Amino acid sequence: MSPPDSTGAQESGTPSSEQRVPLSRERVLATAVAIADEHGIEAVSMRRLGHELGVEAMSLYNHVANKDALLTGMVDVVVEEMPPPSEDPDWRVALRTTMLEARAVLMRHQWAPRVIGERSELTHPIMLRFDAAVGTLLRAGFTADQTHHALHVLGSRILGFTQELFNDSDAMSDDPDVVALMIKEMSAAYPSIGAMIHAAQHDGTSVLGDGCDDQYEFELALDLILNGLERLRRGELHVPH
Amino acid sequence: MSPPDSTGAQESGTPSSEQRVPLSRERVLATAVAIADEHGIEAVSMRRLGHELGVEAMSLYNHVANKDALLTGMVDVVVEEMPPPSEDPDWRVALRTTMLEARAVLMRHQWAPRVIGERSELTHPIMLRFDAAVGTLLRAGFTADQTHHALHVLGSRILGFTQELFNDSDAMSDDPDVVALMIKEMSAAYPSIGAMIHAAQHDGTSVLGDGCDDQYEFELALDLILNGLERLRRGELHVPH
DNA sequence: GTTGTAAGTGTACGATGTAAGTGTGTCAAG
DNA sequence: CTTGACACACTTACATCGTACACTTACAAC
Repeated sequence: MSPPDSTGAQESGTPSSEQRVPLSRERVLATAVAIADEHGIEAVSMRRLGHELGVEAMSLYNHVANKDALLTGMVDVVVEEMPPPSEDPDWRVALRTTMLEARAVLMRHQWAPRVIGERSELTHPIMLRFDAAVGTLLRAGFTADQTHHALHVLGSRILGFTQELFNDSDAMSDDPDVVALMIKEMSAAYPSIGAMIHAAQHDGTSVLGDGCDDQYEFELALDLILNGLERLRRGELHVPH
Repeated sequence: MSPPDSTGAQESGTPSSEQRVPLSRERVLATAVAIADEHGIEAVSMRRLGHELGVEAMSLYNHVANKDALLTGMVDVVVEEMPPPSEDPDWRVALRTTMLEARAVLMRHQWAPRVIGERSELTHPIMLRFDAAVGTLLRAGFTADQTHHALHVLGSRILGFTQELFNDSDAMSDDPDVVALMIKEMSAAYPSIGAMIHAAQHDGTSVLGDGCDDQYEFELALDLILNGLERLRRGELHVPH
């Protein structure tokens, strides 16, 4: 048919028969994020995304397995925009600044919390941030159990927004060998999380040993908050920084 | 063509030409909730819902404006399953039991938190529960501002799960007359929330006067939690109940 | 009866994600 | 240079979704 007229919809307005910028996973994800930022996440359809890239919808599947993978990838792009976790020696300052910096990034991508929440896929970049938080807590002297509780209380705040995470069952296997292997793999990728689990395993009194009891965690977080509110009422709540 | 064979897909297995149970908003919502409970929220399509009711998809639109209204209605069904808010004289006990009872209901409808979260529509049944919480806090001696903060800290926990609510702008008008009218209407439907706003308006130092600063609220909640975690670490955290 | 209204049906349209098959451009091996 | 392979874009097609619109039917009021 007609020559590469199909490049007409390219986003760069450069004039003539410039060879098209090649598609790539990065370019696909970045464009998807841009669309979501500007027009909301529901505007991100495969066809529209393709159009924005000067390409047919189906071409995207050469770089992204399917729409789900696209969304996961978009979330990772956002998470990796966040500055690395603070290493302030004061654990409260460290967590506080990390979370506020995460939040600042999310303010530029308001769709992200919803997407993360709808499909609790714990990707590598996300796990890295949780691992950093666990490390901070352990180093601050929290026990493994306390660290685990803290994780639940903080929830997705660690990523800069507020939502229950881990809500679906942990799919914990019963086979101790399988568990041991999982812990080993986990420890390799996420040393602090590994340390937390390891410590909990060797403490007979640990709650963590039996997987986690969501109900218990919810109540603990609730009581912690109610306690804090009581202190707020009495004017006793004082904060660092 | 053939006689009312179309009633064959009815859910009641009663044999012969029994006249069909008439459709109704209640029956539609209840069936939708049942489908979501059993097969997940994504299984709730208009066609499937119709099929389950022995009816064509389009018939549903006689009882529900559109799919969005269907989802909102489903959430309300769930919220109204929750027992009425506790009136325990101890505010902490009151809020605690209310929220735990709410959570117990949500455990039967795991799709509900996501649906509520995706589309922060504050329907009447939901507002009633917030109003009850505000009443509890005001009666306990919280100032209007403190109550407002507490609302943000608790967030959707009041409905039994954890998530930031009110995230999109409050669409606060600048016209004082419009504001006054809105407050009046609000007060009529939700007396405690009205009282909170009223009190805040007549206190020059109130933060609430200028609409709410989400960033400030996030930080306050964060500090409250970090404070609580520090007490957890020191073993100082003791809870009521 | 007639007639008005409420509720269920049937068909159709546009949007979506994506499976499957068809070019086509680039590049290394012969 | 030719040739084959492979990566990548295109085209077509389908199932599923929400829902607009036009119709039929059932029944109550007159």
